[in-house]
Amino acid sequence: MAEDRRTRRSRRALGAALVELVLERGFTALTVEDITERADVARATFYAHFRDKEDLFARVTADLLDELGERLAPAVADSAVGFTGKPVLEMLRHAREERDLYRIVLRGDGDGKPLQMFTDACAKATADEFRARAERNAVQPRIDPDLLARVWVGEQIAVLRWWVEQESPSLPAEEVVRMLLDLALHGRYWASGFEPAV
Amino acid sequence: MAEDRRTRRSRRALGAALVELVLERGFTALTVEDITERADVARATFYAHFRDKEDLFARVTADLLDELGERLAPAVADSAVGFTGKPVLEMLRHAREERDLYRIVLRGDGDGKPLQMFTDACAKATADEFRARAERNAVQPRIDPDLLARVWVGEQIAVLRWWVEQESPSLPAEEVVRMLLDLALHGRYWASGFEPAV
DNA sequence: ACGTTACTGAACAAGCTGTCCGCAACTGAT
DNA sequence: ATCAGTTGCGGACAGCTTGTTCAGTAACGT
Repeated sequence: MAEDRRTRRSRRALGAALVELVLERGFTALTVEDITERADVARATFYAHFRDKEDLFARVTADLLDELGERLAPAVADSAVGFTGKPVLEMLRHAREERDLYRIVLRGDGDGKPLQMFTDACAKATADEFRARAERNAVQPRIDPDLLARVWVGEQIAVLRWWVEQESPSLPAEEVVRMLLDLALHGRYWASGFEPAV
Repeated sequence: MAEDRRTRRSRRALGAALVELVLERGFTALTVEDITERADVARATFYAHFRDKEDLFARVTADLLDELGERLAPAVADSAVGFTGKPVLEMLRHAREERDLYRIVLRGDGDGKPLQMFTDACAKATADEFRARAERNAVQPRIDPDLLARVWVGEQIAVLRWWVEQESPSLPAEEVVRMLLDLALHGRYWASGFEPAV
């Protein structure tokens, strides 16, 4: 007895309506009735599935993270050796497909809680990977893995946000990855075009 | 005829109450009455000064940014030559003094709008500075200054957030700056403890 | 001391929330 | 095709929050 078709329909419609409306008006400005109206669903039905709009947003975000996690797994395995940029590239592709949802999450709608879910998930996964590699290669990281992960993830998310907010023909994902890799490899001086003069 | 003392008192009290309460319960959960009650001010008075709680939050944030801008100006002038880390250090000090406010802004409360104000202000200032230096030194940046600024600011803000959320005796500001500078200088491979193996 | 300005406390309509209900429509399994 | 069980519907409910108004009072700056 798989999930009832009506249940799926309602949930999907409500999630999609939320994303559309948050993009248009922002999370705070939304009413539960706005959402149900757009989704073409009765208001009582909303409460049969979700506690409130925060709950809905949280679940939509959690689903997105699950999907991202599944897509990232093989890429991470592939690049276990060094920084190949494969996971980042995969994330950018995912973001392109789910652009609207990425936008509203990265904008920090919903008091930043979905964004926090996103950031924390990425930071945790990254830190774990850093630690695993350090152990595997028997090297001592020069900077605390957790801090390093935060930095790396903060950087990626900043770029990701910039990228999904760009209008139309933005930089191709491959190009963005190349830039991030250059930064990771050479540091900021290289990027800015002149050598250290401290 | 400077600003009326009563006006200043009310505004300050409301701002302080907002920060306290957002830290305790989160922005969405707050009522205007909660704020006025904590500030010991009549509800009608609130509306005499601010349109709604978003407005209050925005002004508090704008004031913070003004203050930060003033404190950063000399540090930026000092480090016009290379990456000295002085501006970052000054920002960390500011964050230590206004820790609660920094926390709630960086958490993305208020649908991330205050955070966006913060990020955009930093990114703009940074990008301008990058461009000015590139021109002064007559070099061609290898990466678009706007993108580079986003990356740099995204990184700083991620660290800043991590720092202000730390419990009690966290890393001293000087230490954090050193790490950030190392990253900016050497790139991520150096930090992770092994050399490129791509 | 005085004219001006801000704060107060109360009241208001309007809107939103979350929950309930009986009834209708749909679903999956037999 | 049938049927028991589930889900959706629409309306109604009290309770709360919002934003505005207003007359009276207190504090302000000069």
